[in-house]
Amino acid sequence: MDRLEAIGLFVRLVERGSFSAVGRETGIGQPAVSKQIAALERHLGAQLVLRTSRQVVITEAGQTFYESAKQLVDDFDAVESSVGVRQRSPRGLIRLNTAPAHGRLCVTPLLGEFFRRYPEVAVELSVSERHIELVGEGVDLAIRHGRLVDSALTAKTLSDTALVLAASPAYLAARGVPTRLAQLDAHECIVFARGRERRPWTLRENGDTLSYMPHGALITGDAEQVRAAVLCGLGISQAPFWLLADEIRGGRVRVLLPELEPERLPVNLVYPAGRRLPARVRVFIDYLVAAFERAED
Amino acid sequence: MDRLEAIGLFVRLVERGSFSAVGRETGIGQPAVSKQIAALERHLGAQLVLRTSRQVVITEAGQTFYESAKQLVDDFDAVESSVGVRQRSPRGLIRLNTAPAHGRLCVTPLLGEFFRRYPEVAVELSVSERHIELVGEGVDLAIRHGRLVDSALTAKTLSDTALVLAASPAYLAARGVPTRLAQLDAHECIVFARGRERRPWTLRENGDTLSYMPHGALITGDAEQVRAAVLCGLGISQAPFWLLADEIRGGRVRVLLPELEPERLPVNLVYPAGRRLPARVRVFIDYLVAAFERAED
DNA sequence: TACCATCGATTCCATTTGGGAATGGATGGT
DNA sequence: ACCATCCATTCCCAAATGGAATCGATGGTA
Repeated sequence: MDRLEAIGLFVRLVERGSFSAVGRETGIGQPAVSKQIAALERHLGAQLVLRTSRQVVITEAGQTFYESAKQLVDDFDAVESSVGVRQRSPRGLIRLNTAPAHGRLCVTPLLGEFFRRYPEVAVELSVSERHIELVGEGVDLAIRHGRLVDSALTAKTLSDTALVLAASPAYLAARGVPTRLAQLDAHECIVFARGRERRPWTLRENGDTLSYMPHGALITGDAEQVRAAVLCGLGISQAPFWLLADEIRGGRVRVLLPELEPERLPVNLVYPAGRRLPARVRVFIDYLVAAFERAED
Repeated sequence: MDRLEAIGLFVRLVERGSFSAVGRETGIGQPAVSKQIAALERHLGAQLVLRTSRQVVITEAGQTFYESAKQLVDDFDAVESSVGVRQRSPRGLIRLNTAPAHGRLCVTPLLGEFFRRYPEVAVELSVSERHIELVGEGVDLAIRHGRLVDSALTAKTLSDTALVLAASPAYLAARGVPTRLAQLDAHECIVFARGRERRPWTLRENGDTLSYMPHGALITGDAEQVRAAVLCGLGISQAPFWLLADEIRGGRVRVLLPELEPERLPVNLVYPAGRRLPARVRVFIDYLVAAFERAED
């Protein structure tokens, strides 16, 4: 038995929770996974997972083993990449998590060049509006917006976007262009909010913070909807610059009150702290940081 | 190819410097080693060793790879030992280095009980009078006497032996029992010395250090010879207590000037610092420390 | 309730892989 | 010049591996 291969499969099994899924993903088939895991359990002399026909449950021993095994597989990868052809051309799968709109607009467009540069690396881009737990989900990297809370993660700043007030020319033609924050009362606001709580829009003027609680017919927690709504002329929204960057540059969306200093939303790349990273992840981090720097608005 | 297996073989190859030797030691045969290493090189896309028919030379890439690979194999071992049957009963080979006499008298007698307790562990006891370089020689542990210098090693104190003045009753009967250090001038001293430099014997009396430069017909750098010489009644020697412990207890050797506080020679167990240790090495360290504590003179 | 989809284990088979014996060329020591 | 030993290679057989098909179990659904 190739212990390393088996441990790799076990790590995926824990993260996916299904023999079949792992078999499909890896392309080696479910029976092979089944046998490898069984062999690994025999080798270790411990039950790692409990199987029922519907779900796979990780045992305590399995959990213990997983924690170190995950790190081990990465270490292994790093060591193998430290020498020979791997040194210049890492390989393997990077699992990245982003917010849907940001992924589509800011990340996906960068991947082509990355793939060209590192032909043996693949990226699995999972998308979720909410922050997910990196460790345990088997995600290598995530792009997170706003202040960071999770201290078990290392963060690199990708950008620090302005939250601009924006609306389409058509809307502004119909309803007029506001010149002071207070005038927004007479306008339709597109409100980005998840759940109950809404936060006011804030901007700065000579060091003073101006605050405005938006009201409007459309309330959504999905950035894509905000974008679409602004483009359709449904109203004014405070949105991160990148969400409408193309349209603003092309004149299809106008920024309001440009003389006010907008609030800023940091965008960070985060990954588990204190581990040795696989070479592919390292180069991807470097690439992303450089690409965002270049694209800096 | 089982990459882990191949890397393990490579590590041994670096440490032994011979395909045949590795093949013999592991019991898998030289052709198998040859093939595994070749496969590993193909896998990494790098030449790890240069073969001539007489010697194996590690390439730079091989050296780089070795450094991390060694650690990786140990990590792997540690992780596998963290779960299941391995948890209680580690396995594998421990490579230990000691001084010849100390090994024979103080270490080997302890191994029986250890082997009984951990039936799947083997110990390869290499012996050298001089300190060897642990890393690179592929030695897990060494027992070292005297002050420590190497800061890249972790040390655990095994004991702190008295350097006693000793002679056989027969010798003393013939030449008389010295009652003061200065009287040694009238005696035969057995001198332990390596190379040119000789160090004086020192003892303490009420906080004062008494120093005496020994002279005698026999000068040797081999503790076993010192021991034999004392037993044969060739003279007086200052020797670590353990070297003559049995004989002193049995009355076959007498300690001289017992009212003086003898110099002390620390005995330490050292191993590479900062690495994760394989389970078998961990339990062996614990066992040795406990055993020496119990046997404390 | 019956049916269906999906799960993981198992079996069987074709293929691949890996180790062992023998061999060959190269090289250093005697 | 001969011998011993080194490593690579070849050939062969045994063991391991992956893939297709199948089976029993289980949850969802009509």
